[in-house]
Amino acid sequence: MESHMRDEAALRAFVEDMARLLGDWGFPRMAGRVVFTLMAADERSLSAGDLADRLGVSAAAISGAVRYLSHISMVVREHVPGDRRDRYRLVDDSWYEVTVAKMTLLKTLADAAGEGAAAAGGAGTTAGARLAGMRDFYNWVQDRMPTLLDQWAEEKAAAKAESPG
Amino acid sequence: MESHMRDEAALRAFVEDMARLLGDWGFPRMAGRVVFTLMAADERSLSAGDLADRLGVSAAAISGAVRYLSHISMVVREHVPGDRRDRYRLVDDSWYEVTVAKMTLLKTLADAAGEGAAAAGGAGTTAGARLAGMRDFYNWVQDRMPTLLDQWAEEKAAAKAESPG
DNA sequence: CACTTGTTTCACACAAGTGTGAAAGTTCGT
DNA sequence: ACGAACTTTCACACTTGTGTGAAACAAGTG
Repeated sequence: MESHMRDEAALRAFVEDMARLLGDWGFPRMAGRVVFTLMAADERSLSAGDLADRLGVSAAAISGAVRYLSHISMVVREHVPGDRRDRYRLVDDSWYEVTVAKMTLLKTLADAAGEGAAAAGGAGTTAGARLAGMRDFYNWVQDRMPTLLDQWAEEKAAAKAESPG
Repeated sequence: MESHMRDEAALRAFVEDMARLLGDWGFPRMAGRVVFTLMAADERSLSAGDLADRLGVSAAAISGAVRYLSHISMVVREHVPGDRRDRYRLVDDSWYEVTVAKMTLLKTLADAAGEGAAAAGGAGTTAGARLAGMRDFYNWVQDRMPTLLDQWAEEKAAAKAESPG
């Protein structure tokens, strides 16, 4: 079968879509492009030049993006001795980690709502009760997250055992 | 006890915090301020003038914010006959609705990942397999969301029955 | 019908984020 | 040490979002 055929144009569109989507979440656009270019690459790692070529952007843009991505540990920089080119590799499941990290926003939200509830005069007031409800909801969801993610890991493991290969 | 005492300064800080937090999610800042001012208000509804006063912003800013919020059905405009002032009321649990709506982003993410997987040549390739894994994860989480929210409704109902008022 | 109060629209200023080209800096090969 | 390949830094232009003041508009009141 032809399952190894890459549709480069479609992949570029995919990268751009994802970068925009992540961008809406406050993630730097160019960093998003780099992440998904790496993700869409069959190679284990790419050089800055590769990235610039595939994306059609300046070397400067890549430089900024990988600096950011290294900082937040989404890519690792692999310096190959005897080669002037640094290579960049995606940390395994980094998109998963980022997703989980974003979930901590719920805790922040819950805490802020709690502050508001207290400032509004506690649950005895209309506003206080409303804000306490909000706090409770976000805390509750936040608490369930670890369980949810564990379930995913389990199901994935089960599926793998069922059809191993 | 003093549970009906409002700390106006703290509430202003709360409103500003929330507006910023929502802002990071791509939600217009001023609209966020209006939502949380309404949420932090003991009154059922506020006029545009009230909102402008409490927030210390121009009437124009309020006008734009409520137009947006009405559009996405987060506030309702109540026109009281015999009064020039329109009143704005928060739709019940609108923050909850917004949260749920945001979850649909997961579906979008999953779909895009699926596109990418196909374009990369399917699960037989390194990139294809990686992207398919991403697609599966977001689809899975998306699928569990309704269940999760049902659980919240149940627990809330149970808690209410246990200590009713 | 004029007056007053309240709301909306519009042009503008201001700030933040984004990507570029060019210059400077770094690292390897000879 | 020199030159070539590669990367980083920096000043700039461009775009987008945000809020303001002023003027236009709308609706009730005397």
